[in-house]
Amino acid sequence: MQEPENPVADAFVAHCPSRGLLTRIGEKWTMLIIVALAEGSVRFGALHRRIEGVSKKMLTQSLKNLESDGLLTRKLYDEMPLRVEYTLTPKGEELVPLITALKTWAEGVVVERVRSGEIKLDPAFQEAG
Amino acid sequence: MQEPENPVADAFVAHCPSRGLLTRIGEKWTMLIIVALAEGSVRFGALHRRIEGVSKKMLTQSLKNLESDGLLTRKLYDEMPLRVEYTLTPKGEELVPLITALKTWAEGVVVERVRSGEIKLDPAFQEAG
DNA sequence: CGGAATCCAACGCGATACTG
DNA sequence: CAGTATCGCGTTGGATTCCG
Repeated sequence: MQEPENPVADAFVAHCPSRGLLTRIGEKWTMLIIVALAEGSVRFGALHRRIEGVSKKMLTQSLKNLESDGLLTRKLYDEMPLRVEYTLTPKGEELVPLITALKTWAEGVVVERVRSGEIKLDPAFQEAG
Repeated sequence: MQEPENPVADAFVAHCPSRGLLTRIGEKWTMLIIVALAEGSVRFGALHRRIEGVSKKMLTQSLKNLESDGLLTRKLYDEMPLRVEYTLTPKGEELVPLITALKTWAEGVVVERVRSGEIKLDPAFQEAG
């Protein structure tokens, strides 16, 4: 095990703020939100539909957390019906390639395991394949 | 928002196994474990000391999960006192650069924010800086 | 040393209903 | 449409104790 590359911040140390950031990234919906916002602003409802299984409550909460971390911004358009758009900040955009790589890796592992017969195709994917 | 690059696996879909893998990676201690194992086999106790704040229970559980996901192996040496070593599998090693990048990014953000005065140095780091 | 087992508090998180 | 408020359960996860 190596020494920390950085003498000032080290996620191995319990109270280092970087530990908090890493934890935030790991929270249940964070990575999918970041990837969903990778290509630009997205409305709340569109996010809600894209990220299958997330509740409005958790989506709202996750978005707030990411906003307070400075990773995205929220813009309210005062129209009727309401419109709210979420956009990554430059800091948030830095994360896109890193998290996309993880998501792609995870999907790649699944593809491998399906091909090798280790796991079965979910019915939901039968039509798409 | 783009279409899934992969027609067979897509983490945006609730029951896709890749969603599970992504969730596993995000679990509280997983990323730190992977990074801690980046350079080779490590004993249980060494992991426990390196990853500040993790309980033996959670470390054990996380290691089991990662083993059942095929990302690391556990080897028991029948000595006294007991010795157990954990080692990344090739599949687990694929993750090292991806997760290291995230950890380094998080630490970099903290360093920036400390320099800009946005946050303060934790006493624990005063001596190291 | 490297766990397993038990207990229990905290809270993550979904379901539902309501609002501007 | 984009939330907020409340409820409640299930899981997370730390503390403690015991074991080979």
